[in-house]
Parts: sequence; structure tokens; C-alpha cells
Amino acid sequence: MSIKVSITDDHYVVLRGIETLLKELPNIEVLSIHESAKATLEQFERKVPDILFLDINLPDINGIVLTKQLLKLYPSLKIIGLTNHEDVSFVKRMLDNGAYGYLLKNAHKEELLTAIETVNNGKCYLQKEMQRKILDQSLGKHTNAAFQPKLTRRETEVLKAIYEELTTQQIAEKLFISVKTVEAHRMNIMSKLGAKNSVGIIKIALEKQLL
Amino acid sequence: MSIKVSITDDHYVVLRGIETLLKELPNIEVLSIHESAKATLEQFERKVPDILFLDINLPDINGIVLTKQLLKLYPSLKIIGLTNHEDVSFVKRMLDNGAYGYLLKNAHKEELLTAIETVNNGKCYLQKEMQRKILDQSLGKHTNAAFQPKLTRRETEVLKAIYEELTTQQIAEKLFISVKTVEAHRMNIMSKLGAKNSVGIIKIALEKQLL
DNA sequence: TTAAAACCTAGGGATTACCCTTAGTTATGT
DNA sequence: ACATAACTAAGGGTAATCCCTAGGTTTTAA
Repeated sequence: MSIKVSITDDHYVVLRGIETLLKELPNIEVLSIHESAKATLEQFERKVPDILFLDINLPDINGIVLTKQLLKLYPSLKIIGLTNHEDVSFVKRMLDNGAYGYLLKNAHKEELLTAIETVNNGKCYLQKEMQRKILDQSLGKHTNAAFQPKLTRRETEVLKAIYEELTTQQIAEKLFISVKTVEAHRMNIMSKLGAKNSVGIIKIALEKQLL
Repeated sequence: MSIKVSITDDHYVVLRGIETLLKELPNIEVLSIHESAKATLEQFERKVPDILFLDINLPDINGIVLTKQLLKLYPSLKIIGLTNHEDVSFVKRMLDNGAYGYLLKNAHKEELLTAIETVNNGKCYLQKEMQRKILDQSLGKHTNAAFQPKLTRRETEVLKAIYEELTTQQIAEKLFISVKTVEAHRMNIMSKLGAKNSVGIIKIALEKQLL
């Protein structure tokens, strides 16, 4: 009994590349390939594979969100993330949402096979370098995807002003409040986001889409 | 007489994907595939194709730079850029350096064929959406995407440290230089990027993929 | 092989950000 | 109406950032 695999990636050449590689492997059947999240969901109503290779950058639904949706519908599905860049935060968020592994697109045939076999045996597959990075990062704080900070109206306004590279003085004038108040808001934002300074605020704000 | 095509991309699945697609097309011969700029240069000493599909993000030499080098060595070579993201500035720079066209990695078989035929006939090939974007840009839009700042080795090191939310003092210790030197580098970075402060540095660095 | 350009280095001085504490004044919701 | 959260803002520091200037080194190109 062969392992049924599907692939979702909006880059057609990636889609066909993985398909080609998989077809060269024994005991693996490429069930379906899709170029969008929507197409994946539609196809899965008919046939669900054992394993799905899922790109993180999809045009319609974010790969991280799609992971969650799919696993809700098909809990036994094993999802392996796909991406170009080695963004640790993405890996973590995928895994937090239930993904079983992660592959960079420069992976070779052997890695694909290892990933499929590992995941099919119910174990997680991570490329070595990524393992180390996640370990490094998990020693920090506020790196988990579940953490979703809530800013108040005023804090969001200050955040946006910081993003516009305004000084505290300028923000105060813009919002008709005291410099000291702006500072208080900035301090609260830093505290909530776990940022060390304004650079950290912007990094996390972009990551958590608070702008 | 078939058209000889080579492919350079550090993402192995992309490499194999394009290869697979090209093999399905008539009158086209895949001469060689390479995963790095170095491998491309070495292979070309033996056999040079008519057309090269060249990724922009290579581990060893930047695709834009490699375009220039290759065209110096092989002026009749036609280069078609490959990338995931539709960064107009990259397209412009590739074309400026002599590339004949540009393809996004979500391109289908038909587009690949059209691109090859167009370029083989000595004409430039650009996907429609990209054409429009380049046009939009040249019509004096303020979002100057063509602007691609170049940072020095030291500046890049400081930039990365700033991104890590380190203080100037910590950066100085990390790089074994004076606090004042770090500040000087930061000033130069701000100047080059047109940023008003460190927040601006990070914004533009993320936008221009300087990290 | 020079001269120019680019890069790395770092000082003084002014400004701004950061970090405490404390505390009065609005909204918000049960 | 009453606790809770949010917005406001003061004093008083320390540390970091920002800006200008400039000497020394390395790299690049004529």
C-alpha cells in the first residue's frame, strides 16, 4: 500500500518539481496537486491524502491558517510545510498549528523521501539547521504563535506613529497629548509585545500584523 | 535544430520542475541544470546553452551580478530571470544588466514556452503584470522600487545587530569596535536608506530584503 | 603606481528614548 | 454604582540615539 501524497503550492514549477521527484520514489502516489488553498479544500472533499506538502505563501489563504483549517477537517492528515526562506517564526507557527514537518525548497530527493517516511510513521520531520534554530529561539520569550497581543486604541495610534518614524515629540503633537503620555504608551506597547526598544516593537507589530 | 536551455536555481524542486516542464515541450533541449552560480560558470566552460533560466536568489553569487558576468563571457546568451516575488526593482536591474526576460515561478508551461520562443527570437519577454508595474513605475510614482541600497560589510553587520534589538553598546562589544564607530555606521545606514531612525532602518531593510 | 574613492574608525556635543514611580481622570461593562 | 481598564501626565534620572566632523586604511580604477 503506497503512501498518498498531495502538494499545494502557487508556484507551478515547484508543484511540478516535487511531483516529478515524488514519482521517482517507490511506494509513493501523488494523489493531487493544487495551486491554491481553495483548490486544496475542494479536492479534499473528494479525496484526502496521507500527507500534504503545503506552501506557506499562498495567494488566497495563508498556509499557517490553512494548516489549522485542514487539521480540523482531517485530523489524521500529516502536513509538511514548504518555504524558500528559513524563517524560524513561520516554522514554529506551522508546528504550533499541527504541522508535522518542514522542508526548504532546496531539499533534494532523499530529504523528500526521509520527510515522507518520518512523517508517515507519526514522527515530526525537521531539517537539522531548522531544529537548532528553533531550539535557540524557544529559549527566548514571546516567540510562540499563540501569543497574540492586544493593544488599546491609543496604543495602536502610537504604534502607527512610531512606524512612521515620528519622534515622541511629533507623536505628542499629532495626538494632542503630552510627550510623557506618549512615552507611557510606548512603554506599555514594549511591555505587551516583549520588545526591548522601538525596533522590537516594529518587528513584532509586522509579525503579528498589528498595523 | 532544438533550442538549448539551462537552468540555475538553488531550490532543487524548482530546478526539477522547470526541467520537467521543458521536457514536455517540443524542440527544446535541457542542456544542464545547476544549483549555484559557481556550478553554472563551470558548466558553461564546457557547454553554453542558448537560453538560461536564472534564479535571482543564489547562495554564492547574486543573480543580478551573475547576469552581468555571464553576458560578458557569453554575449549571445539569453538570460531569463526567475523569482517568487514580483519585485519590480529586481526585474529592472536584471534587464539593465542585459537579461532578456523575467518569469515568476508560478508560470505555467505555456508561459515557459512563450518566454523561450520570444527570447530566442531576440525579443524581450515580460509577464503582463510585470510590464504594467514597470510602466507604472517609470511614470513617476513615488514608491521608488528601483532604488536598491548597497550596504557595506560592516554596515550589514550593524544592521543585523540593530534588528536583533541590541543596543549600540552591545553592538560595539559584539563587533569589537567603539560605540562611536557603531553610531557612525548606523548614521551611514540611515543616510543610505533614507531612514529617520532605527525604526526606519528596519522597515526599509525588511522591504528591500537587506537582512 | 599613483590618485581617488570607498570604507572603517572614533571624538564631542545635542537630542531623544528609555525606565522608574505615582496618580488623577475618563470610559466600560456587570 | 462600582470595580476595571484605559488615558492622561508629572518628576527625575540614565542610557541610547542622532549629528557633525575627521583621521587612517583599504580597495578600486586610471
